[in-house]
Amino acid sequence: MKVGPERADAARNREAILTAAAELFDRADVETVSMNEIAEAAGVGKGTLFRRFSDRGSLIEAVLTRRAAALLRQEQGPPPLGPGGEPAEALHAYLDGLLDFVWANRSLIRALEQSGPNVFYANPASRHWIAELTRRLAAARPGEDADYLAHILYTAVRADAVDYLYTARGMSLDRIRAGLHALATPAATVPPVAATVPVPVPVAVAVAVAPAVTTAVVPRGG
Amino acid sequence: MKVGPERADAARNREAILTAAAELFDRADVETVSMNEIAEAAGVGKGTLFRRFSDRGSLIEAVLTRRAAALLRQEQGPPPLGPGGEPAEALHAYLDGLLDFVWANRSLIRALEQSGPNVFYANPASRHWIAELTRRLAAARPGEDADYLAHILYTAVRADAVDYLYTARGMSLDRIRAGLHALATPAATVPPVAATVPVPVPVAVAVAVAPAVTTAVVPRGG
DNA sequence: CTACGGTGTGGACCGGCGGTCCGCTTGGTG
DNA sequence: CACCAAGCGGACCGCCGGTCCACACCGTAG
Repeated sequence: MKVGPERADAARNREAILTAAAELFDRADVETVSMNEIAEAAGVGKGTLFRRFSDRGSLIEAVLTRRAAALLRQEQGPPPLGPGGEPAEALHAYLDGLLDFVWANRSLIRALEQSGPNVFYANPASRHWIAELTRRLAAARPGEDADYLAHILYTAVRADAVDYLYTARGMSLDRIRAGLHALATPAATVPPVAATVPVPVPVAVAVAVAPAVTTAVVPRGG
Repeated sequence: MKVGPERADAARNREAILTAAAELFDRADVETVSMNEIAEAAGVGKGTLFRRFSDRGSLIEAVLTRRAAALLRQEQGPPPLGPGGEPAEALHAYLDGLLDFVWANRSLIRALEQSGPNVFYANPASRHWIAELTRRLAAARPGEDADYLAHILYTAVRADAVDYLYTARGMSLDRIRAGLHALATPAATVPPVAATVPVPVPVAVAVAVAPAVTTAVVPRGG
C-alpha cells in the first residue's frame, strides 16, 4: 500500500472525477448515474475511475466526505456549534447544522443511503455525528436513553425522510426544523409547543453545495 | 384487461413465486437475490415471473402486502389495537404492533426500502400506517405537530434503522421499544423515564413470519 | 371425448450495468 | 536524455433486470 505522493496526472484525474461525480449526482436521481457516465464526464477511462475509487459506494462516500468537511470544521469552532456553551443550546445548534447539511446535500446523501445496507449509519462521518449527538443529548437530558435518542434524531434527518416530508408532504423546512427541535427538547422543560416555528435557528452552518475546492489534497510530507 | 378468474396454472405459479421469493428474501441479504434465482426456485420461467409481477419492486411489495394483511386485520379488531379505547393506549399499542411487524419482516422491508426512492414512504401500506399514527397522535397529543411526529415515529421503525440499532449497536428489542414509547409519550405526562423498560408492552400482535399459507389455491378437481 | 382458441409459459435473448485486465503512455528521476 | 514504474483507457467479462415469441396446455363449446 503506497501512501506516498501521487503523480500529477493522478491527482488531476482524482479531482476531475470528484467534480464530475458531484455534478452528475446533484443533477438528479442518483440511481441513474452510471460509473460509465462519470468516467466519460470526467474525461477519463473507466479503469482510471476504478483505480481511484474501488467501487461505486466509495466514490459516493468520497464526494460526500469532502462536503462534510465544512461542517466538521465548524464543529471545532466557537460555541454554540463548537465545544463548550450551554448544553441545550449546543444540542439545538448541532441539529440545525446537521439539517442544513443534509438539506444542501440531500441527493448525494440519498445516493449514499442506497449504496448498500447500513452504509448510511456505518460510515465514519455518520458515526461521528451520532456520537456527538449522543454526547450533547446526555448533557442536555441526563437520565434518558441518549444513545437511542441520538440515533432517532439522526434518523429523523435522513435525506430521504426529509426529502419526502418536504416534497411529497409539503412540509416547509422550517416546520421540519421545528419538529426536530421539539423532539430534542427535554420533556421536563418543554413548553406547550406552538406547532409553528418558535425555535431560534441560530447558526445555520451554510455548507451549501460548495464549489468543490481542493485545498491541498495531497499533503505528502506532512 | 381481464380481471376475472385466473387460470389454474397461473394461480399455482403465482403462489409458487410468492412462496419462493419470500423464502429467498428471508434467507439473507435481499440485494443479492436475483429475479433469475427466484424464477428458478419457484420452478417457473423468467417470462412467467415477469408476467405476474411487472418488476422487482412489485414482487417485493406483493410479498410484503401479504404479510401485512395480518396486522391490518388486527387493526379492525378490538381495542387497544382496534378502533376505540383510550387514546394514549391506542397509540402505544399501535406502535408495538408496528415494531413487531417490522421486526418479524425486517429483511423483506429492507428490500422494499432499497427497491426505489420513496417507495418506503409512498407505498399504500405505509401511507395507511402513517395516517393511522397521525390520527392516534392527534388524539393523544393535541396541539402538537401530529403529522410530523407520525412520520418521525414511522421513520424510527424503519427496518434498517431498527436492524442497525439491534445488530450493530447491540440494543435489545425491548430497549428500542422503550425508546419508541418514550418518544410517543406527551411531554406533559412523561415520567422521569427510567431508561430501562417501564412500558407495558401489551398486545404484541405476533404477526411473525407466517408459513405463507395458501388456502385452496388450486381447487381444480374439487 | 374431441376440437379449438387464447391465456399462460419458459428460456433465449437484449442492452447496459459494475467491475477487471492489460498493452500502451506519460510523468518523474538520475 | 534514458529509463521504468505508475498511471491510463477502453475492450472485455459475467450478470443483472427485463422483453419476446413459438409453443403448451387449460377450459370450453359442440
